Amino acid sequence: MFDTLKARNSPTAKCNAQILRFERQEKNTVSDRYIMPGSPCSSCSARSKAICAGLSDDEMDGFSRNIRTRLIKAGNSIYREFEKANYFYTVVSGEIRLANLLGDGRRQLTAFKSAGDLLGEHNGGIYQSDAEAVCDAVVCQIPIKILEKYTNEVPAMRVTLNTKMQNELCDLRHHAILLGRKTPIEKIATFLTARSENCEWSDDDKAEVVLTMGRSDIADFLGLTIETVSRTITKLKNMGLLLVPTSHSIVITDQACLKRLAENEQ
Amino acid sequence: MFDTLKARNSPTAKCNAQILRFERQEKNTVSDRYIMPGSPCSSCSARSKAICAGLSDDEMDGFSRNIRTRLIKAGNSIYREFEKANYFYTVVSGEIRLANLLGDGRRQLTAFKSAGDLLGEHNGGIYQSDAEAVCDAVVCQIPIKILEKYTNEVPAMRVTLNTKMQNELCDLRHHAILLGRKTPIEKIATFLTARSENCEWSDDDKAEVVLTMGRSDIADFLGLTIETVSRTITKLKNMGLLLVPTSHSIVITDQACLKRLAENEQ
DNA sequence: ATGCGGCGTTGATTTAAATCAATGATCATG
DNA sequence: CATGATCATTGATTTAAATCAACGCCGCAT
Repeated sequence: MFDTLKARNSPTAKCNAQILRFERQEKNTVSDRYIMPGSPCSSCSARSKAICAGLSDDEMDGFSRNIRTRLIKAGNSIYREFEKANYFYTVVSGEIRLANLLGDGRRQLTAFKSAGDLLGEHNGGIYQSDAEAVCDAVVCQIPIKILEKYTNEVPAMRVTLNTKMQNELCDLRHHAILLGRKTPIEKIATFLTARSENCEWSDDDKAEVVLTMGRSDIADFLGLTIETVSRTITKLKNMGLLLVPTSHSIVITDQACLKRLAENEQ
Repeated sequence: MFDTLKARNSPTAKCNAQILRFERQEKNTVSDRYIMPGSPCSSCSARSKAICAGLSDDEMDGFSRNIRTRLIKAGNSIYREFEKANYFYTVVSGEIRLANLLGDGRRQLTAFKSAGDLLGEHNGGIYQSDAEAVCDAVVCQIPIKILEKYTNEVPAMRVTLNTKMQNELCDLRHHAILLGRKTPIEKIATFLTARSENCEWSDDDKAEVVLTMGRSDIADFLGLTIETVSRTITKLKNMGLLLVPTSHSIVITDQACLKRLAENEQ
C-alpha cells in the first residue's frame, strides 16, 4: 500500500515510512488506535523536541509506561471540541490541524502541529478545538494526570512544558496579528516563511517547502478562501519569488524578499 | 483634579478612586512611576483574582517586599515590544491594551487586560507587544526572577499561573476565530457579550457595559476600521439590542439575542 | 482504456468593508 | 464661556476579496 510511487514521492513520504514500521510490527491494523508494544521512547525521533526531552533515561522509563502510541489516518480526528479532556498528545510524526467550527460551517484553523509539538490544550477539562490529522500521523497519548504528576515532580519537565506554552502563546499572538491586519500576500508570505524554517532543504536564498495540507486548510488557517490562496500563490510565482513544481511543493527562490513581504518592512 | 463631575461619572471612575488614594499618600507625582510605600497587598482589591491569590499571608509578606506599584497614566506604556523583559505585571485597576504594530502603522490589539490579569508575556527574554494604559491604571511590578522562584517553591502559585496561561491561550484561540472568520456584527456582538461578563450591573436580560477604550482600540482589537465599528454598533442599536447613552457606555437590552449573534447559533 | 470525483486554478461578477470626506458631539484650554 | 482639538457618526465612493462558475489535471475505480 505505501510502496506505490505516489506514496514515496508524496509530501507525507517521511511519516509514511514511520507508519510502515508500525504496520510491519502488527499488520492489518483496522482502526487508527494503534497501541505499540514495549517502550518506543528510547528510539523516538521526536524525543529531543518533545516535552520528554528533559527527562533522564530512568524517568523516561517510568513515564513511557503510562503512554500509548496511536496512528491517526489522514482526515481522522484525535479529539473534538467540547469533549472531556483526558489526554495530552505529543506529535511523533505527520501533521495535525487544530480546527474550530462556527454554527454555519465556517472554519478557522488555529495551528498546525508537527513532530515534537504538544496537543490537547483544554480549559475547564474540555478540549477547545478539533484535532485532526492532515496526513497520516503518529501521536503519543499521555494521560493528563501523569503529565501533571511529572511536571510537579520533575523541574526539567516543568520548564519544558512552560516553554512550550510560551511558544504557543507567542505563535497565537502573531497569528492574531496576521488574521486581523495582514493582506493576503503578507499572509501567504508569512505562512511560507514560517514553514521554510524546518523545511526539506535550503541553500543560500532558496528553500523547498513541503505542504502536507491542501489549499482549503491553508485558507482556513489564514482566514482566506481557497481561491484567494491560489491566486496569491500565483501572484508570488509571477513576482519571481516562488516555483510551484507540484501543488504540495513550493520552492522559495528569494527568501529575503519573501520575508520582507511577510513582515511588511518597507 | 479627579473631583470633577466628569471624573465621577466617567467609565474610569472606579480606578480613579484608587489612584486618588495613592495621590493622597504622596501628592504631586509627576511621572507615572509611582513607588508605593509599605506593603499594599493586604488590602489589594485585585488580590483574589491575581497570581498572588494562592499565597498565604506569610508568603504574601515576603512576596510583596519584592514588588513595586506603578501608576500608569492613560496612553502611556508599561513596556514595548522588543524590549528586554525583566518584569511581570499584575493589573490592580484600570485597563491595559496589548498592541502590535506592522511596519506601515497598521495595528492589532491582542488583548485588553484588567484587574487581576497578568501582563508581561515574553519569549526569549523579549516582550512580544506594547503594553499601554487604556485609561489611568495601577499595576504591580514583579521581577521575573521572583515570580519564577515562587512558582518553583509554592505549588499554589504554580497552579494559579498555569491556569492564567491556559485562559490566555483559550482567549487567544477564540480571538483568532473571531479575527479570521466572524463578520463585523458577530465581532461586535462577541466583544460586547464578553465585556458584559464583568459589567457594572445586569438584571434579567439587560446589562450595562462600560467601554474604557475608544472606537479605534475596539477597531484594532477586532480587525475592523473605526467606521465599521461605529456603523455596526448603530446597526445593533437599530435592531433593538442596544442602547448607547454615551459612546463609552452601552446598555445591552437583549443579552440572549446578542449572544446568539456572537456565537452564530442558527 | 474510460469515466468519475476531488482538488486546484483561473475568469467574471458581486458585495461587504475599506477608504475618502464631511459633519456633529464631546472634552480640554485659555 | 468661547475655541480648538479629538473622537464618533454618517454618507458617498472605491476596491479588494468573496462568491459564482467553468475548466483542467490527476488519481482511482470500474
